Order: sequence, then C-alpha cells, then structure tokens
Amino acid sequence: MALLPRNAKAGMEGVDKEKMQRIVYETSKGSKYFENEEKKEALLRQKIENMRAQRAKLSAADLSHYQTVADRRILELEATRDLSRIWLHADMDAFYAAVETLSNPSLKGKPMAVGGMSMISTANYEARRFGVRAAMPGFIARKLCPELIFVPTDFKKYTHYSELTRKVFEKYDPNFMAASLDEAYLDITEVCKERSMSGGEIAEELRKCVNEETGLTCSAGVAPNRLLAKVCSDINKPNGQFVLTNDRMAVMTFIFSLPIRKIGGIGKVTEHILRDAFGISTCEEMLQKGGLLCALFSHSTADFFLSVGLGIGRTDTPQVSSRKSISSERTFSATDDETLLYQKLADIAEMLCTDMKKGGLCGRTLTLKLKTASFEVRSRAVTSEKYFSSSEDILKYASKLLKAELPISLRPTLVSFQ
DNA sequence: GCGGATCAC
DNA sequence: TATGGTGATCCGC
Ligand SMILES: Nc1ccn([C@H]2C[C@H](O)[C@@H](COP(=O)(O)OP(=O)(O)OP(=O)(O)O)O2)c(=O)n1
Ligand SMILES: [Mg+2]
Repeated sequence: MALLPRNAKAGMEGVDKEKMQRIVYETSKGSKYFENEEKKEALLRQKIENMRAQRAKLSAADLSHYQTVADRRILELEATRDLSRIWLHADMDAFYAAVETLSNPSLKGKPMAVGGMSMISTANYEARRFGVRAAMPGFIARKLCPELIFVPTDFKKYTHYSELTRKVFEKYDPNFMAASLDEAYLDITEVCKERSMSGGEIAEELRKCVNEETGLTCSAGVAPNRLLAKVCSDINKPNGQFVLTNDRMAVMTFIFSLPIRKIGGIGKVTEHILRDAFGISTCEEMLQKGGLLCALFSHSTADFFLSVGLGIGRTDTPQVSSRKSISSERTFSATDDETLLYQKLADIAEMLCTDMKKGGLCGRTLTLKLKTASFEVRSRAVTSEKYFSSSEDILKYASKLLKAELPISLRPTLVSFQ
C-alpha cells in the first residue's frame, strides 16, 4: 500500500513527456500567440547576452570588491536569521477541481479540468498525468487528453469552500495570512507550545480537520519561515506534508540542493537568466556566485538572492494592508471597429465602477491596458488631481487614452485604478 | 509618475 | 475557432 506513488507530479511513469511537448508545440506553432512568445524569448536571450557582456567586463579588482561586498552582506543576513518561529503553509490540492468533484462525485477518478476551450484554471491529478496544466488553453488540453471533461468555473463555490478552510486555519493561528483562496500561512509557534505538539503533529491534525470540515484534501509545509514553508508544502503533494526542523544545518542541507525555480518569486525568466548568464541552478550556487549577483543586480534583488541561498525568509506577521489597486479587464476577439471598442470600454468601465462601489473605493491614477491582435500588451496611464470613482469619469479618462492609440486592432482592454 | 516586465494563483 | 483575470512589485526612466 505505502508503495504507491503519493505524488502525482512524480508519479508520471509510463507517460511520454516528449510526445506531450510535441503536441503542445504542434498545436501552438504558427499562431499569433506563439509568434509573440517567440518574440519575447528572443528579447530575453538578448537580455541574457547583455548580462553576460557586463559580467565579462568586470575586472579582477571589481570581482574581488564585490566578493567582499557579498561576504559582508551574507554575514549581515546570517545575523538576522530567526529560528524561533514555526510556520505552516497550507495549500489545497487541485482546489477548484476538487471542489467541483465534491458537487459532482461522478467526476471522481476521471481526468477533468476547470475552465473552457480557451483557458483552464486547473486540472485534477488524473488530467495532469496527460500533461494538462493550469493556464493551458482548453483546446490544447483536449489534444493531450481527448476524454478530458471540462467544468466551467464557479467562483462562488470556491469562495464558500475557502471560507470553510479559513475557519479551521483560524483555530491554529487567529492572525493567519491568506495568500489566495486556497493557500494560507500560519504561525503555529504558540499553538505548538501551548499543546506541547510538534509542527508535524499540528499539521496532521489541521489537515484532518480541513478534510472533515470540507471533504477536501490539502498539503502542508512546516518550516522556520514562510519562504521555506511554501517550498515544503509542495514536496509531498497531494494530501501530504513535509517538516523542516528549526535547525540551521537542516535548513542549509535542505536549501543547498534545491533548484532555484522552487522558490517563490523565482519564475521562468529569472531561472533562465540566472542559469544562462551566471550558471546558477541551485540555491547553493546563489551563495557561491554572490559576488557576481552583488555586482550586477540592485541591492534589494541581490539581497533576495543571497537570503534564498541562506534559506532565510520572513518570520514576522505583517499588518493586513489595504489594497493598492483595483482593476477589471476582458479579452474579446480582435476588432478595429472603433465604435465597438468604445462600447467594450464602456462595459469595462461600468464593471470597474461596480466593483469600486462595493469596496467604497476611489482612485486618481487610471491605467488603460491594451492587448493588440498580435498579443502585444501596452499600457497608458493618467493621474488626475482629484480622486474619482464614477463610471462616467472612468470612461472619460479611458476614452481619451484609447483615442490616442487609434487606429488599432484590439483584442481587449482593461481599466485599472490606484 | 509612467510603461514594461515579472510573478503568483 | 480558441492562449484568462486580479493584484503586487521592481526597474529604468
Ligand atoms: N494560473 C492559475 C493557477 C491557479 N489558478 C487557480 C485554480 C487553482 O485550483 C487555484 C489554486 O492554485 P494552485 O497553484 O494551488 O493549484 P491547485 O490547487 O489547483 O493544485 P495543487 O496545489 O494541488 O498543485 O488557483 C488559476 O486560476 N490560474
Ligand atoms: Mg493548491
């Protein structure tokens, strides 16, 4: 029993990954979307070339100087290491898909995705075996998995179940930080102490409780800080957990072999840059090449990279801050009909205004976001003296911005606010 | 303050 | 036929 693969991401034996890749490629190739992606990739390669050139320009004296800077910074960061707190990151498994399966149990065991032919939000683990992923267009997913079942998104349902999970989280940390509908960070230091339980024991109990209250499963990571807890929750997904003890050696051993892409905040582009311009693929290499990072990146970025190499992350509980912007955007099929464009703009302005009313919000910087027929994204902003919120005012400013861009063939528009 | 990019979910 | 929506942050002007 215990020998069955628990991790569907790892449990991919007997799956032809190359064939999957080929299907995705063949289906995308030649599309406007794909052409834009290729253009972005070319730009990225150029950016990497520039960084390599800058790197090559560093003199021996520069290198030794920045090595000193990095060494000093590493010591300073090390001095801030806090191993006194226990953080838990909880992450629901295939969240939207799991909720949909609860309301329709006949979906159980069948490959299923939430979304439509244009885009899917997530897929259950059965579908993931076929290579179906979040943020993949449905028509490609169907080529990977012809029997894939599509279920439309229903945010109300997900919000409801999210609230149920949060009632459980609250019991373990009244100040827990919700990271999204399906993720939360909990400082379980106090509850561990009060109940004389280990982080792992609390995680087992919390996951059981979430399951009893919702019928859903989740995974958990327990670690001395949030950055590490997040990495840990992914390790034994789905329906599993992983504990990293509050011990410096344990942290260093864990982080050193870790691919940098596993770290929150390091995405596809950063991974590519660090690998191709600096030969950095693991967190240990972040430290080893600290001098280069200090020479070529800003203070704050270099600091972030170095703390990743040390496995240092936030352990405080920040104040819940109010939102900084609100936005509404829609994608529609490309058109150069100006009347139609203004009509769409008016609709979006109306939606934005409705949302702002709900929150009693006003803004003074309005940003119009445009996506051209070739998937290029542009934004144009204005800031007014006064704060405003009426759909008329929003439309007035947005129309002015749109007018300056005409004539243009647009897929979509957005309006956002600060 | 603006515009482009990146990232997460 | 068809490649999302929302919010945040950073960099280099
Ligand atoms: N690009 C994305 C990624 C995710 N989501 C939504 C659907 C997911 O169900 C939910 C949670 O995201 P996760 O990354 O946690 O993914 P899942 O919970 O679906 O799967 P798992 O956490 O088991 O990997 O957010 C989305 O709309 N668009
Ligand atoms: Mg999840």
